[in-house]
Amino acid sequence: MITLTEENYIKAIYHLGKQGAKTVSTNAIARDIETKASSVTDMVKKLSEKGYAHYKKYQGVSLTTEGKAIAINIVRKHRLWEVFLVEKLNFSWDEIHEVAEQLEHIKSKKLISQLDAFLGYPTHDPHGDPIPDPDGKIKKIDKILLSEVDVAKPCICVGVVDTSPEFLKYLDKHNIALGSSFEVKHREVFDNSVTIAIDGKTLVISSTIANNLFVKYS
Amino acid sequence: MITLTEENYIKAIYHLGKQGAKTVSTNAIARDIETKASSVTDMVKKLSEKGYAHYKKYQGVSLTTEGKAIAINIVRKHRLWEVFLVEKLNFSWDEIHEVAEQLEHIKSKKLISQLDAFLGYPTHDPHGDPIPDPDGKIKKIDKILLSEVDVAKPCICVGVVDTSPEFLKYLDKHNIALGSSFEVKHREVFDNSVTIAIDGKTLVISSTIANNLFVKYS
DNA sequence: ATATATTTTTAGGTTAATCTAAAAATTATT
DNA sequence: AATAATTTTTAGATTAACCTAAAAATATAT
Repeated sequence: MITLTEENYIKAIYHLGKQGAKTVSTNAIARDIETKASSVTDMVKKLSEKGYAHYKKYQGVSLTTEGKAIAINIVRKHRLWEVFLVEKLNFSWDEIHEVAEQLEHIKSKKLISQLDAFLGYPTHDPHGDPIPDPDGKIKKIDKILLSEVDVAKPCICVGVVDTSPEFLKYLDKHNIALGSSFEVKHREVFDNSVTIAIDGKTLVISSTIANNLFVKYS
Repeated sequence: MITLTEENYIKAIYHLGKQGAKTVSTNAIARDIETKASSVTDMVKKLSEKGYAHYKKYQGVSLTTEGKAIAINIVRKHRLWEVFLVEKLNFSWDEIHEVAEQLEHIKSKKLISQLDAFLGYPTHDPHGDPIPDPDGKIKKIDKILLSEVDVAKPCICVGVVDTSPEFLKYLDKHNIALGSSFEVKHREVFDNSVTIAIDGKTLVISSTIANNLFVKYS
């Protein structure tokens, strides 16, 4: 049996592992999970003994095949619940994270397969992130950061990097949602801000924001 | 903050408390929760310190107003999730209990109020038990055990006592569900079994079964 | 009402997950 | 390459929830 805490560590290692190097540091996990490095060392030893992680002292951690499968399954559950909350229970995309964090730990294979069917087998969550299939396959979509798109090419918003309520509320305020179409009119070389045309209006977007918005050309 | 374990003890005290005396014994809780009496003593002290229970050594436990409110809220969540599982995810009534046991601990006021609305404000769960309203009010329905109904008076099945998969599967097998109409044709004085007419057929039901089925006259 | 049985509590330990503080290893700097 | 800074690990405690075994209180039976 796998505990809730173990699941949370596995999830953290998974997420940290795919944004960079192939081995995750103790401190990075501690920061992510809001715990102390010494606690991480303990848990990481345990995960290693249980066969969920590869670990050698001072060498960082990575997930085994089994550990990765567990992580992906948690991600699948998390994202399916997020779709449920938005589509069926009228949550807005900035409210779903903490509830999904709880729901993702519910253990029932049937629950998830039925939920998936009930939602019509969605492929992406409300932030544009892909939902792993029951076998753990994740469909990658080609998406680029808004900070990198070419000027004058029309594009569509397909995802976000940061999913904090603050950022998502900013997007809501400016009527930017998944599927919104716009076009970059100008990129300011000095600060990397971009001016976009959306809904007939123009809007200046800071590089910070532009680095957190995924788009694809339409 | 209230822990998952505390919630489970509060729930047990609540359920045991309403089927009998006004004070619940340590052993009864231990039996219900599948733990040792000494563990119960520890936890019950803690619940008392936290203001959720009344407790005096050797005198049994009961819930405070606050404790009872917590218990009723868990019951509300449990039963709403059961409705969701049956109505939306096509679970059968013998499969829902263990999943609802997990879902009932999810903490989010909005989640439950939205779920309630999404389900159309149901008043009863799939076993016929009433769903407490958001303020903790529970509507009592008049129901009698099948073992006590008068012969020759038509009635409708409105609930079950035992909710174990074994019992519910027995009912499914004989086509007895909530809302089924039937009539007691005969009661055998020797063993208290009853012969009922249902769907045009007659069926002999043991007193054990009859003691676990709630009906009302129609 | 006294002895016996049962229930409940206490005392003392265990395990999982955390922590602080100090030691060890690694990485960075001069 | 030696020293300084940082990261990681170890050692030793703490807390919540559990356990066993023995003691204390209550309930039952003769």
